[in-house]
Amino acid sequence: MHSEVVSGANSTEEVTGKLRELIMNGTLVQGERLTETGLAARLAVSRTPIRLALATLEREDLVEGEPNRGFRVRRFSIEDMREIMEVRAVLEGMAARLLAEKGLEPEQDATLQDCLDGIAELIASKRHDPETFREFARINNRFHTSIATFAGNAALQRLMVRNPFRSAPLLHFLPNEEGHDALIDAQRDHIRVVDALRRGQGTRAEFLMREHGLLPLQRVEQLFTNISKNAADRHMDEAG
Amino acid sequence: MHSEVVSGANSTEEVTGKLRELIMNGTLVQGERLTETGLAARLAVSRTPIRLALATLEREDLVEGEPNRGFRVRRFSIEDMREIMEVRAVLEGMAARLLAEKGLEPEQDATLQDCLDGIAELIASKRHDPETFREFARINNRFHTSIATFAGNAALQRLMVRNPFRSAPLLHFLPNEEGHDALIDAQRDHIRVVDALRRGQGTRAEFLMREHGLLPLQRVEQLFTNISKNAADRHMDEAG
DNA sequence: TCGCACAGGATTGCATGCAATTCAACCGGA
DNA sequence: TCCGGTTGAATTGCATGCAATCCTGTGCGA
Repeated sequence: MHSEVVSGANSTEEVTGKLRELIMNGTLVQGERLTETGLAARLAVSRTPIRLALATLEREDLVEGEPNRGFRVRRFSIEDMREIMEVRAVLEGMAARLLAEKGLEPEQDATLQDCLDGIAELIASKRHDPETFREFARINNRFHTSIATFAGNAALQRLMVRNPFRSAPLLHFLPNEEGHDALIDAQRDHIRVVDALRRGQGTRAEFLMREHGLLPLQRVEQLFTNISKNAADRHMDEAG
Repeated sequence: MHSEVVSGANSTEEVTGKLRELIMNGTLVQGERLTETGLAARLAVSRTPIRLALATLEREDLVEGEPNRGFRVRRFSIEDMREIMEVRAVLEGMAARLLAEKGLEPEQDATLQDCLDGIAELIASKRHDPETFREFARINNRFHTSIATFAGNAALQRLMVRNPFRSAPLLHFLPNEEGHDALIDAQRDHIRVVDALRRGQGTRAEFLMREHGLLPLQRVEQLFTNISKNAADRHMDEAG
C-alpha cells in the first residue's frame, strides 16, 4: 500500500500538517470520527505518527478525544467562534500595546507601512476576485504576525501562532461582493492601529486592535447561518 | 522491573502528570536532558506513553524538543517568567472583565466571598508557616480558577488552565517572613476585584486583575537572583 | 599539540503485535 | 414491538523490535 508516500524525513510533522489542512479545508468534516487505522491508511504511515499528530491537534483544539474512544473533528459552534475571536482580539490588543509602549524600530515601521500599501493597492484595483482576496489574506496575516512578533513577548507570540484562533475552520470565508467592503473596513482599522503604534499610544493601540479583532464576527455569523441553511436544504433534498 | 507500577488505567495521562510534577518541583532540573528510555525505566512504563507525554508537555512549554535529538526540560529565564506573567495577567484581566459585564450569580458571589473569608482568616491567624502558605495557595488558586470559569468563555478558560502560566517552575516560592505580607497584598487586590465584579465595573475589574497578576513579579525576580547567587557560590565551592 | 575522520554506542522515529476496552449487531424474552 | 443481555468485530492503548540518526570518544595524520 504505497498510495502516497510521505516525503519528509519526519513523518509526524508532515502528518500533523496534513491533518490540520484536511480539517481546515473541510475534507474532514466537523464531528467526523477519526480512526487511527483509517488515517494511517489514508496518509500511508503507521498508527504511531497518527497518534502523535492527533495528540498535538487535540491541544490545538482542532480535534477532541475521549480516552479509549478515539478522536473526532471538533465541532465549532457559533458561540465557540465568538469566544475564540474574543480571546484572540484581547491577545492582539496586548501585542499592539506592548509594541506601542516599546516604540517602533524604523524597519518595523517600514514593514507595517508595506502592509498598508499592499492593501491600499488591492483596494484601488477595485477587483473582488478570489485571488485578490487571497492576496489580502496574505498581507493581513503578515500585518498581524508582524505586530505579534515585534511586541517582543515570546510567550504571547507562541500563544498566537500555535493556537487555533486564526486557523479555526470556517474562518476561510469566501470572497463575495461584500469582500471588498471587508478590505476597506480592515484597512481603516489597520491605518489607525499603525498611527497609534507610531505615536506610542499603547492604550489606543490596544483597544483599536481589540475592536479590529471582532470585525469578522458578523461575517462569521452570517456564514454560519448560510451553512445551516444549506445543510437544511440538503437534508430536504434527501428526504424528497 | 516492577519498581513502581502505575495505578490508573491510562498510563499516558498519569505519566504526563507525573512528569509535570517532577519538572515543577525541581526534581528534573532545568535544561536536563530527558531520554525516553531513562524516563520509561523511572516511571516503569514503556517508551510509548513517555513519548506522548513529552509531546503534550512540549505544547505546554515545560519541555523543549528538537527533531531526532530528544527533549530537555525547558529553561526559564527571568525574562521568560516576566513575559509569561504578563500574558497571564492580561488573560485574567479579560476573565474579570467578562464576568463583571455578565454579572455575578448569587452562588458565584458566595464562592468568591468564601475565598476572601478564607484568606482573611489566614491573615488573622498571623502565622507564616509552610502549611499556612500552602493553604493560601489553595484558596488563591480557587479564587482565580473560579473567575476564569465564571467568565463563561471556554476558549479563555482552556488557555488559562492548560498553559504553563501558573505552573511555571519557580513560581512555588518558599514561605518566609515576607510571605505574610504577600498574603495581605493579595487579599487587598482580591477585595477590590470582587468589589468591581459586584458593581459590574468591567474595566476596573480588568485592570485591577492585570495589576494583581504582576504582583509576584518582584518576588520571582528576587528568587531568581538568589538562585543565581547560590549557583555561583556552589561553583566557587567546587573550584576552591 | 591540534584537527579531523571514523567507529561504536546510545537514542530517536516508526512499524507492528497483543491485550484490554469499546462498539454494534443479534438474539431471546416479555 | 420493545428491551436487556451477550457475543464478536473494531478500535484503542501499550510494549517492543528495527532501522536511521545522532553523539562520544578514539586514533590517525599534520
